[in-house]
Amino acid sequence: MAKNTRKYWLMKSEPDVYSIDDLAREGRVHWDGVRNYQARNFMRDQMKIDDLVLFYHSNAKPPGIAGLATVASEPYADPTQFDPKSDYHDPKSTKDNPRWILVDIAFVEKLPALVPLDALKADPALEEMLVTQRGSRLSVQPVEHKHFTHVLKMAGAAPR
DNA sequence: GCCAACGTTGGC
DNA sequence: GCCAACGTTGGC
Repeated sequence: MAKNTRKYWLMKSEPDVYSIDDLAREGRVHWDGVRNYQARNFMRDQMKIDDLVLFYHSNAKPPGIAGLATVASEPYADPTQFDPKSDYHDPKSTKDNPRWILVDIAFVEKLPALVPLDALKADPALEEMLVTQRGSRLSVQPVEHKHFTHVLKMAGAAPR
């Protein structure tokens, strides 16, 4: 049997801009606008189709994990970097050597209850989870499997 | 709205 | 290559 190489991630979105409900309605989205090299490298080098994603609401009241998604495409060049009218335009990027990479994300489920950041921080089992670390700004981050399953349990969601 | 944390830019 | 200045993120 093939080894399960699925990875787990957390991706942040401001719900005022794009929420889990938006993803539920649209089903699938180009995760454009990532302009941080570390986040890009995760998408470019490590994400695989069917990896599971914790969909995190940042700058929200309260902030927390709102849903589940999957990686739905191979990584490819973020088209907004070539669009002069886009907020994400990057004049230094070229089509021959695109600087910014994205993947598509597909909706899986909205969690039965949002798991607030407070609760993540208060749980000793998640002490080492990146999102609970002070000053953690990374918008695309890897999640350990044990943390992933623990969060699902906290949310009252079915195990994956 | 504040501000700590942290990433990027650019002068030297 | 250093680092000060500046910009952004994101919790509070």
